[in-house]
Amino acid sequence: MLDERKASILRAVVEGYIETAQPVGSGHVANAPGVTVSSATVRNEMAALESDGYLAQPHTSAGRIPTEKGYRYFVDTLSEPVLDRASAQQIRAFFDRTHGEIEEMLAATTRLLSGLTNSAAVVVRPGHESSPVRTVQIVGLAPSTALFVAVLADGSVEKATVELLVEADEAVLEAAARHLATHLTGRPLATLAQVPPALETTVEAVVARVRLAGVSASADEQVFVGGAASMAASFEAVHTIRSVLSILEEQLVVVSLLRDVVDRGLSVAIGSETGMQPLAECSLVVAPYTVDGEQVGTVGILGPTRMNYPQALAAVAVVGQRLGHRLSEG
Amino acid sequence: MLDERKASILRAVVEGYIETAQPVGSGHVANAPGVTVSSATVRNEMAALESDGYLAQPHTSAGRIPTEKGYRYFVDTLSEPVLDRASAQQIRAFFDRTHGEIEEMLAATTRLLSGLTNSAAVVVRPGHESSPVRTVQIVGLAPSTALFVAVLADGSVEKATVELLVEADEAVLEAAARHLATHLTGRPLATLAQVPPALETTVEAVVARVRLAGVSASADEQVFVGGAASMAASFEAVHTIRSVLSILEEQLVVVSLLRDVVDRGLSVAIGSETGMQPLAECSLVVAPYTVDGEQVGTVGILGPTRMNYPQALAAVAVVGQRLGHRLSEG
DNA sequence: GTTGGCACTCGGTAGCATCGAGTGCCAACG
DNA sequence: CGTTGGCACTCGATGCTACCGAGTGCCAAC
Repeated sequence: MLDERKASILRAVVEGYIETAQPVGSGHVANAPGVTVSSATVRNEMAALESDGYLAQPHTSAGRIPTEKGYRYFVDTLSEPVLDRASAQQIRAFFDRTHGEIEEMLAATTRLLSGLTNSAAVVVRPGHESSPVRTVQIVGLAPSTALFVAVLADGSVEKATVELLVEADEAVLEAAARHLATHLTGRPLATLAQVPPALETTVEAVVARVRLAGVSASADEQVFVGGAASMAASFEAVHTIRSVLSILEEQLVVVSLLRDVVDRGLSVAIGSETGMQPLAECSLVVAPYTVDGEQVGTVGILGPTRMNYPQALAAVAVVGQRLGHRLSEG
Repeated sequence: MLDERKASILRAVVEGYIETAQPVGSGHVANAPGVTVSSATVRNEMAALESDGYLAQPHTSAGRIPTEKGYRYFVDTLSEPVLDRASAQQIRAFFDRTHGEIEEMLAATTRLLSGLTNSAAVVVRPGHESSPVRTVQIVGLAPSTALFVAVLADGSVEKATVELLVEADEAVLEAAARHLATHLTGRPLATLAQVPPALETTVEAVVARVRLAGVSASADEQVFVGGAASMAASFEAVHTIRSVLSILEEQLVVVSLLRDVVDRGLSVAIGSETGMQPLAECSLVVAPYTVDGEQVGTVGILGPTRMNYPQALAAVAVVGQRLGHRLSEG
């Protein structure tokens, strides 16, 4: 696409801009390692890169800054990013140290990633509809309220409060639980929607309500967000921070955003590639993680377009991989 | 403390500053409703208020802004704040509409409060140690891993992953569960720590591990935070936003912050009254909520010191009250 | 094709005058 | 004697000008 010299000049501009947040002039580029020509030549090449859409000039007589196309080229031609020692060590220590509930662990993972990249970090955990049911319970809470509890094979516990509409004693609840257990155990939780009616009418009344309440509960992904504060530090405009924050607050938006990027087979979405106007000044770096060979979730970070891509790509990839391993073992 | 005239002048300054975010001059105060004297008199009084520590001057020849002491006086002498119609209606609609799991409801409550006050909102739900146990279950996940699940009377489900150290078959797990059930059912979950050893050694091995893993799980409060974006909109300095965000991200800090304020019997903590240096420019408005007459949690908002206190106080109080009612019924 | 040289551009900064909101003080007034 | 109008003063904000310098495009020479 670009000849070697243009490429290294572009690379120098991107790296310079990432480091200083200032437009990069021909002088700096000429001094950069990997560029051996004079500043005049650099100027010619930069003019060409600008008319090709890789660079932009905030105003005449200023240096150049990368466009989205420029960042894209930079990212695409990046040599396989490798993690620095300190970060690798930090990740290793984290996964050695962290135990306990998966929710707590995923939340902690966002803090880890955010610390490594100075960006907001996101971990998406998929819904549990397809995980097989291990046990089913119905516990009465009030005369006409019960709690449906299902323990799934992946170790998650799904619960749904059920308004029974009628009063039901323990015996009825137990019968309903037994009925559900026979049709659910070993099958995915989503099967709940197809559990056949129970024979006895009082029991069926309970089962029907559980069927209704339980289905919606398990479907949605769970999103963990961390490091909004470090994200805020990367932007100077308050309105940018504000709009990024409001996006991060909407779980549904975050989920579909990440899914969208992953589905397109990308690991980086730059500015408008995210498909969200408020993220025009942001980039998203994502990696799916797999448990037992199956892709089950996504980790990612959200930072400014002028983020440190090599570091971010490496960190996200390694954390995603380690997270998958960790979840596979237990 | 202050004579009537000083009080209304102080009030006018606080209200003016809250509205405009600009230092308030004697001219504006003289025109304010409730002030009938000339601007010269206002100037004299304002000088007195300043030397008494209620007002401050950013620089000579600028208007006055309230000090923390000024805000404090303003809040303390506020007539019982009453909610405007629109907000009251919004709250009513919210509680009529909202159903489902308590976690989802508390999260939605933060969004409600944040919308009403343009601040970040926080809801703290206490730990469940003291809630009686309804059922106990131990589910094997892997040869030497099990999941301890307890359903509590308040409808919450506590779970803890247990590394067994030894392999245990279903029969042993079931025996352990039965042992735990006999000593736990009807008693607070915290009793888990005092469950006596089981007789059979293989069973006791499991019980011991559960005892260990289960205790830590139930102790901690759960914190829901919402509306960080609206909070960000209230500040101009990025570093303020950043430090507030990093506080909101630390659950432990938020919990102890709110508890501290509630314990001091306050419903408003202004600036340094929060006891946290990074919150110097923030105020905290809190209200406990009660379920069945027992104080079980806290709702609150975190905004700039120049927030709309009457509105905030009213909104937090009403939401806390309605939330308590709502949780009491079912 | 590359490079040094050069005129040019234009944002940023400093200096300076001006403006005006606001103050403190004082003398006059009821 | 408290209140008020008047007045000189302060000082941040605004606007203007000059200037500096980083950076550019272009061109002639190598």
